Amino acid sequence: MFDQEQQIIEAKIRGFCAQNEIPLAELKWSPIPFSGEWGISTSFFAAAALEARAGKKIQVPQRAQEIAEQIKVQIGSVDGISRVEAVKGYLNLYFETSEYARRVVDEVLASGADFGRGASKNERVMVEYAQPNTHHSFHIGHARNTILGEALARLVQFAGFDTIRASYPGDIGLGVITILWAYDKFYKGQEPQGIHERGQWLLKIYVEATALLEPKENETPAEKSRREAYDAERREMYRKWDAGDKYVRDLWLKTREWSLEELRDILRILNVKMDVWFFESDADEPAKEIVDELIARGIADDERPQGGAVIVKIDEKLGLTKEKYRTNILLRSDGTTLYLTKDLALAKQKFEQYHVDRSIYVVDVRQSMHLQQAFAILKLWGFPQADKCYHLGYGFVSLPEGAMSARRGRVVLFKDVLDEAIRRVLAVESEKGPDVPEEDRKKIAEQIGLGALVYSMLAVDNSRDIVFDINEALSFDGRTGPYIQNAYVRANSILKKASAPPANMPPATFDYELDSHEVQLIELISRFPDTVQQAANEYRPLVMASYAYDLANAFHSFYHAVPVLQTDNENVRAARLRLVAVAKQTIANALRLLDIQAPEVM
RNA sequence: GCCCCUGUAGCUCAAUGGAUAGAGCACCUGCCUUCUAAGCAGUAGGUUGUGGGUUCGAAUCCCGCCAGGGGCGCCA
Repeated sequence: MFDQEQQIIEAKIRGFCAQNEIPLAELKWSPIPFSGEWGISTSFFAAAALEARAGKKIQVPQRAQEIAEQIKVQIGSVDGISRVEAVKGYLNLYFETSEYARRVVDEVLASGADFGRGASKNERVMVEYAQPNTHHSFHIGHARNTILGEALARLVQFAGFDTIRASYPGDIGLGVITILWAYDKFYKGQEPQGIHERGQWLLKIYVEATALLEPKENETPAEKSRREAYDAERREMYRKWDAGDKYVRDLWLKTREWSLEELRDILRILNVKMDVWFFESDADEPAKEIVDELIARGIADDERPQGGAVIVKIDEKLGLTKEKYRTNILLRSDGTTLYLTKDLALAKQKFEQYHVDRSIYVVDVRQSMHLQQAFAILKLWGFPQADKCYHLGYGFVSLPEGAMSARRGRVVLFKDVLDEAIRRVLAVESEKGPDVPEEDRKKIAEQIGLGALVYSMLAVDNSRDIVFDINEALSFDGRTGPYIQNAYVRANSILKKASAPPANMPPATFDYELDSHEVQLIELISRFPDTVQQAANEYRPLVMASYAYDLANAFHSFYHAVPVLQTDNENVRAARLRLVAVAKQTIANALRLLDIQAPEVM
């Protein structure tokens, strides 16, 4: 926002350094800490250190301070800059407060929902996420994946990337067949009512089937032979699926659709609009096709003549002497494909059909090795996009009693947590939100409950594991989603009372003595565009989650300490109303990027 | 055996080379006849696992060690 002033000053600094033969490194600007005023700061330690290394006998900190002081004199006065100071090796430039506040507020009011949006980067990115296996219910671990992926997609899109959202559900595999087998054998023709009930029922069948198919300790010969008979039936079913048997395929499609209906409903609740669906079952044929090409190119080695598989010795092909990517298999000795094969075929499709420049995989960190192998093979294959494939790994979500396990039925379902969240919000809403109209309660309870859950998932860095504690995830106090939503609601409340919609907000000047809370609030608002870029560049929704809390915190403090409607001075009142409108807008934009809704009242 | 991640306040987590390591929870103290108390203000809490190194400057980068988690040819 002060780019012009910054450029003028940079030019002066460069000129001075060139004249005096001071080796200047790159100028890095940052906000001035602890000042309670706005400004930017740069330091001269790097320049002084370069001089020291060149043989000058100097103390680096003292020399940095000396340079800063000289430059301070050189700069003199610049329009829009109220004062310049040199302290501890830093050069601090303070902006004129009224001018700065006016620029920030005017820009946000003019941009509205687009405040913070980055210029188009002319680069297409695909984010792959929200991909549970079908025939299972959606649990809280899937929720972490989906929320992380959606927040990331929103961030990169708002930052200026052309963005495609893709889901790649695992709709086939032994687990899926196990459910088909048990359904067909014990529950044929049954179908519970309700999208989520039906999905959860399939999960129950899976638990039962696993118990029947897993070897038990001390099992009797009769139990053993029954189990083996069941297992043979299951394998036969898998063979029939593979052969395209109509009965098995129809059964599979019907039950798969049950799962997909449930998944689509959850995506609807989470406000996720997927652009592309890739199904694992569809990747099988293309996967087989790429194997011959990889052999022909000398990337893969065919050991089938020796009774082996088709493999890629990744380290050897890359010319690495130390083991890093190791070796992986593309085709089993029986000729069937693997996860890696399908992922390679899918990547090819992303590059060639969707013209993706960057490809982000939001996948459990335990698959890190697998994806590194896939990216390495894509590079060997000659795809330049391989360098811009990125695995956004995240730690897994476990329960206080241990890891979640679908096959043992030990999972916490997303839908159950959401229902509980709504119950809890409704319970406190009558007490804390008496202004909430009766007919809106359910809707607002969902927004707040979901806000709490979503924020708890985004407020932890993705490299960390989460032990899911429902009381923590649904907490409404402190550093939480509802805390941020509440700041939005309070801002909205002031504006409603003032009956001053942003569109016809009267102009005002910030030429009065600003309260420190106003200074802090404007400071944070002005940082929003940079925060968008940082979060998108680092692929880290956490950056935005932290920012949103800080912004809400600044607003709550402002709200408490600074009167808006009760101010006598007309100009001050008008200026503060504009500031409230701008804070509301920025909180809304931040929440939107986090996939958290902003209720008007709560 | 090799590779990856994690270790920061009692607990859960921020801060990725800069000025004084920050929040929340829990604990304690104040603040609702005043724009919504799902809030605000304050007290207290730290040899950043450990030992070296690089640097003017290290929680952050490098090396060793300790502790916990995850992964490593026909699962996904």
